[in-house]
Amino acid sequence: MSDRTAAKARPRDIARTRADILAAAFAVFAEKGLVGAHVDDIAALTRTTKPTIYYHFGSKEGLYTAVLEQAYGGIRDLESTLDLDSLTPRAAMRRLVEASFDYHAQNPEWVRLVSVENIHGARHIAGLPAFGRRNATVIESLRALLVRGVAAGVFRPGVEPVHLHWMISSLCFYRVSNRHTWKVNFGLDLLAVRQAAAQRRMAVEAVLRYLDPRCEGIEETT
Amino acid sequence: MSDRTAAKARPRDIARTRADILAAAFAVFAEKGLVGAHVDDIAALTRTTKPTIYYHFGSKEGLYTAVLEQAYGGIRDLESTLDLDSLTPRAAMRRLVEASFDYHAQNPEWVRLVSVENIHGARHIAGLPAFGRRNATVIESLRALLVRGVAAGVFRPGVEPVHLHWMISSLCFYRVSNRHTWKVNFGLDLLAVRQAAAQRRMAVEAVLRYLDPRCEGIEETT
DNA sequence: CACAAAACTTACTGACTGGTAAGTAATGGA
DNA sequence: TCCATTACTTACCAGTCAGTAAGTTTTGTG
Repeated sequence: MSDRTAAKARPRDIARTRADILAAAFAVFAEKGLVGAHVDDIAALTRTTKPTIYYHFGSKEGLYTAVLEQAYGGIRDLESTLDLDSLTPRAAMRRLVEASFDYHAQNPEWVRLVSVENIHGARHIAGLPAFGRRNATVIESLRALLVRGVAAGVFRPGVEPVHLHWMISSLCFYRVSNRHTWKVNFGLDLLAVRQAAAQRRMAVEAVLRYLDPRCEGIEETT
Repeated sequence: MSDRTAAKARPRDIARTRADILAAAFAVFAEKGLVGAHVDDIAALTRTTKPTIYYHFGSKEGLYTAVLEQAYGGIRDLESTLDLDSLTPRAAMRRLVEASFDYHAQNPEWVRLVSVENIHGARHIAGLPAFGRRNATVIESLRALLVRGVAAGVFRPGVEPVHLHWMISSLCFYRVSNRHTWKVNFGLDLLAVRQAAAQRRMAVEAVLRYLDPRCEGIEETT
């Protein structure tokens, strides 16, 4: 038993402490929101104490901002793992939608955090250096995929990548962010496995149909 | 000048007082959230004082719940004004999507309020008597419309009304609820008129294409 | 008009909570 | 091994904010 949990072996591990605090803060901020979350609650979930949090993150908002920055890392990395270039355009699009759908479904805390940040006008992530540009790479790979599909004749031309991303994100985000009011209003748990499977198929189908050149002209008819 | 604004004429008008408080509370809760909003802030926007708020609504959460109940009245009434039966199924569907789209776009405070309520697990609207059933009428008129379209051969069969409603709501809600993080992440103001027009068209088109029987079988191909 | 109930106001309070002062323990470099 | 710096703790405070006690004005009713 040379190295154990390293909890007692290394009582002062700054990376561990910060990660510990961030994990607790992530959970509490996602559950209670920025104002509803109390620093004492976060500290209680931590191996350390409140002043240590202030020592590392300066303020409650500083901690919240750090949580956001880390949380956004997840989806940013998502798209790079998909290897879309090795697939046909339609298969790649399907994988992209499914991956986005699954990520949202599996990370409801992240979805909640983004909702919270929107309530606050996105003022915290706005200050993060080059935050916007980093996220915009998703749009570029979508654009490449669209171009490839148009060239292959399986996607219609003229679709804005950023608008398609909006459409996909809508279908992935809303069902997670609004599942509680949906449960009350329609008695339907959008995250239940049965619903999820149907909605996943719907999302893929809606996107593929929207892009399909063979459906052209449909919207004109009465 | 027999009856003026009735503000000075009738210093104690209970309906007026309640409406006054509800309007102020709606604005503050939508802007700051349940915890971030302070009863003192709400009272300051009112012709009356804080204890009067407690007199009428009992507690902060009571006030918040009353605001939610009133706010949900808007969309509930929406669908009844559309007169979908007088239109062809496709035209009716288009009008339904456009009306929902416009309602969300024109009522961002309502969208924020629903987001807030979701952060809190929809626990406040859950207690409202028969709240869920009242909202479910939207699903029924969607079902009727789908049946009519299938009979006319312009919609494919087998589409669940509640799932279609989810799809429409997603496209209408997300762009309003998440516009701030989108602005930061993609430099795009989803509510700007230029974007809005394109997205409105997209939403309609996506729904109509999803329902169109002529696109059948597309999702199977690679 | 009388008077009880309803609709308010002024003036508080007490718990909570973000933040800190002041001091202690570990760490790493000379 | 000394010591400056970093990492952390205990004990505390001051402002905030939901909620109220106690009293005043209005209103509807007999």
